[in-house]
Amino acid sequence: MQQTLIIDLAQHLGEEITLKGWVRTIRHSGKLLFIVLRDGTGEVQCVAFQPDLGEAAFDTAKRLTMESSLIVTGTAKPHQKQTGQFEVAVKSIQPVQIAEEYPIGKKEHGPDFLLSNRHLWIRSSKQWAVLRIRHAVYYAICDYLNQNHFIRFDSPILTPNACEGTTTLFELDYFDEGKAYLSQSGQLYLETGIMSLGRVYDFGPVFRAERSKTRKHLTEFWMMDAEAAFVEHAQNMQIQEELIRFVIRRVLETCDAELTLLERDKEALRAADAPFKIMTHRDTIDYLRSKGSEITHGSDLGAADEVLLTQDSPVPIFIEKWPKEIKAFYMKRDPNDPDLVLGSDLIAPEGFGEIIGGSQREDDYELLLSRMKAENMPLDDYQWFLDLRKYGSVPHSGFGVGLERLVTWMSGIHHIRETIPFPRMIYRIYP
RNA sequence: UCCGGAAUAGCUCAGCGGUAGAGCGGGUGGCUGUUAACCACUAGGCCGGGGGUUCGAAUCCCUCUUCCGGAGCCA
Repeated sequence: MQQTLIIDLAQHLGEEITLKGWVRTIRHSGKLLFIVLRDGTGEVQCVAFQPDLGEAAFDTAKRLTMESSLIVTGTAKPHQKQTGQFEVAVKSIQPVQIAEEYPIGKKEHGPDFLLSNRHLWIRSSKQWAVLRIRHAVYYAICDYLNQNHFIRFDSPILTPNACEGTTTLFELDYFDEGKAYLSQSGQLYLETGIMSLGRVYDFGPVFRAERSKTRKHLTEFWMMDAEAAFVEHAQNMQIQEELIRFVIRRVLETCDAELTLLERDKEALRAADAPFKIMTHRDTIDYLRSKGSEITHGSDLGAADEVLLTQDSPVPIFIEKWPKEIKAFYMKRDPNDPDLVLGSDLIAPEGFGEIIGGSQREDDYELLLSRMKAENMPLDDYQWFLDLRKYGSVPHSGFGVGLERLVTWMSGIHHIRETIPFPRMIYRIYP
């Protein structure tokens, strides 16, 4: 018999259907058996009554264990006790495989145990919900960009050079060519793409060998880099705001059940779909100092500063116009102040921290060259990048969105490690 | 890398110098509406490794290992 998906159950009320999935929980009370079945699209309670199945089949069904796989045939009907929900009156149960004693129980577990069992942990309902939100966020980003004429332009993962500094690169041997590195960002390559395609983006894993050990860091994470020709600093932030607000609306529309399951404050998300704040770096420092922070002018924000900055703001905040010393070489100098660059960071509300870094890029050959010389960069390795400023250079801007940071915020979960199927962290690479 | 904390049953933990414990999970039985079901019985331990102190160490001390939390760096 054809499989019905649990998510489609409402369309099959009163019909005999076949569900295929796994046992989430099983309880029995005399001649009644309750199996909560999950199939990837959702969960539903299946109720088996001994006289309906026969004694032998009922006894077989009672031996199903947590996470056993099975095929259930029965009638879909409204839940007898919970309005708005469905259940299935079971006619027959066919075990596919009886699971061994499942290591992940119904009670709480520690993070080490769960991460070591990540291959099983992903079946848990909260992990299921987060991974579905990740999927929604991923496609929302792509949809927004596609609708706005950005062309997907995949940048290489194996690269001969560093995008930003060489201290945090994963290094490997590349045949007779010497060292190669895992990409930290496809941005420099994207800048080549806009000269052909106008607006481009890439979306894939990037790698940072930072010895960071916080709830906001992974060594392998997914980043979407976008780059657009003839877009300047202010418009760059406008595109970012539209993108993020598009993602918020998509998540609220398509992931209501997932957000409920995660106990996410939906009102907080809804409130973030409003015009974002823009503050200069200088004003941000002044504001933070007025709130008691020890931060000094010319320095980057710490984690506590990000929380302090956004705790009273329902919307994300752009911090723009940074001191050039603490930002990357490729950012365009502010025409009104040579000590500043036209870069912006977008800080999510509720203390979720930085989710986007972006800037207008330096399009003048001589200015870019002088910045690269000042940072002692190997000019030969970057000749192709400098070439872009010689053959039809144009003002252009771009930004990078950290997918997992954005999913962490949307889901309202505590730690970024739960937003990617298999997190890679400084002390963990299994499974 | 730095600063804290932890390691005891499959899991989550209690025990903090004197016989190794609970809940969940597993097994067996009971129950016709359960929702982390309930009730009864039951199996399950190198108390992270190594060294000390002590009549006696899961417990105190040293050391190693592993993990967790935080900081810095960043998305």
